[in-house]
Amino acid sequence: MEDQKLTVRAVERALDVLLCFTDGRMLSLTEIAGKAGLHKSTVLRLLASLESKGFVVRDTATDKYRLGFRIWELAASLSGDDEPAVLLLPELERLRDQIGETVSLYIRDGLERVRIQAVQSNQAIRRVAPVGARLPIYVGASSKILIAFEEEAVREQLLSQLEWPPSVDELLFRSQLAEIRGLGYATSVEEREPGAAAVAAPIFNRSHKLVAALAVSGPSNRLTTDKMREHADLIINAAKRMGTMLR
Amino acid sequence: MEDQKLTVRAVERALDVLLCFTDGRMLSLTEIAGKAGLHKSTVLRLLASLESKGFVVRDTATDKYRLGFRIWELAASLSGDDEPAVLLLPELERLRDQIGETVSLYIRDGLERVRIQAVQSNQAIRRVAPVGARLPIYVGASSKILIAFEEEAVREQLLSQLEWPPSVDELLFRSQLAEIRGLGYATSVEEREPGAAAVAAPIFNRSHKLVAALAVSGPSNRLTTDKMREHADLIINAAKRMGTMLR
DNA sequence: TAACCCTGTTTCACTATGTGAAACAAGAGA
DNA sequence: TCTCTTGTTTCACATAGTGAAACAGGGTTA
Repeated sequence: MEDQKLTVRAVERALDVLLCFTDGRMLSLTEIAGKAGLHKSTVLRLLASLESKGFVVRDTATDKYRLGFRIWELAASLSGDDEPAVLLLPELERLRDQIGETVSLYIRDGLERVRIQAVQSNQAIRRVAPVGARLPIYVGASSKILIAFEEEAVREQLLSQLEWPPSVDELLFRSQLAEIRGLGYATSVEEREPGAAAVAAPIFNRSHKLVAALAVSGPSNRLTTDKMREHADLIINAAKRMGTMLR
Repeated sequence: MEDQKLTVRAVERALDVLLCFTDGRMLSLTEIAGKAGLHKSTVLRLLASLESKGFVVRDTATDKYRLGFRIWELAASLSGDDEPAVLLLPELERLRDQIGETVSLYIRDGLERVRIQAVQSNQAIRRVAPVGARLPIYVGASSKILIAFEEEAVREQLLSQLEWPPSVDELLFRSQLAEIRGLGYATSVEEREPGAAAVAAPIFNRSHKLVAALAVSGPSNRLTTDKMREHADLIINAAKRMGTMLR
């Protein structure tokens, strides 16, 4: 009564039911009801509807449910050949809203990285990240990601091509890369821009090929080392999810 | 009031909305409302629900909708390593109901083919196809499919291994195979069993590898050459769809 | 500028629609 | 046999979803 309903409860419940299947297991009616926190009757009707449209099939032998072929039909028609830049925009916005800092997307172009997309934090003090900017590849969180998670052959070639500035020690850098591969994310504090810090994670496409780095950046006093570590999982997962959208 | 509702209207409508996106295009609210035959208001609420769960994203620039990442999440967890035999069962049943004849699934095992799944027609006179039956590979519609669409190297090896019975002319057989590759389906009339006819099409998995043959078989007076030609497209498409379910 | 389209969005009264408790049926163990 | 489970059906209730209509805003057109 207070606020208008702009959403349909039954539909959201049905989608929740669908999402119960994300682990790939087959589920019985009561399992689903438990997982989704809904009544058996309700779930039964929702499943009947899902089944009638082929989103779910029930194994006639065990009476358990499984995702149906319709999912493939839809997945097949997912616009996967779009540029990541536009395709991932909604995801970037979501992450920005969750963390409240500027979020950028980088791809590697030779020995440079290019910011192909960015959504700005809306805090007063924020990292301003112009799209299209080209930056060197040997410094910054996303740079390290774009090298660390590249296939070994490419990585070695890149490292051999880099002209190491006096400030960078190659061995130290290599050990950093190994550490980053272990952690799954990279951070940088005032590496390139004074007062700026960043966390980045790799985005792999569905063929498990590194395609981009997802970075969250902000002022280093707000984006402290602790905060970055805290956000790391969120960012890694967002990057994973984005990867599933790219072919 | 007559018969009980065992299904949820709002959910089915929402799924219909999702299915509007099968062609991969982006759609505006009114386009969707038109396609689905629903009210704008209704579609708006359904879309809001779909969007809140990530099944659909709206492009902030154009206000058009597109399928969301959740579809991939689900597709990724689709049980693709299941045996085709159980996975495709619902599809086989659907095809059986469409055509009204017995539908079988064959895989090749060396120089034999094995019927790994079948759903029987429910007509009085029908082809009875026991699951597990092993049949020779040089005769019958599915046999020809299982040879014709195999990769060339394998195909040649098979042809060289076959001991040609006097009734079969190798050159004629080879030209038949070429014709079948062109048509995309194969037929057989009383080749193996007197009074029986069959149409078959190849099932390729998502890696475009031949995995099985889908066959519709029945009495040759009901499943005439004309009828088989008429059903060919249906069968070919069913086989394609089944293929998308297999990895 | 104003008049007209189109969009997408909000409001609102109505009742059809979806809901969950409870009763039921049918196996599977013990 | 009895007792837990399943999945399924029934049913009374009011909530939750509906669609007509009005609204807001952005483009075109004249």
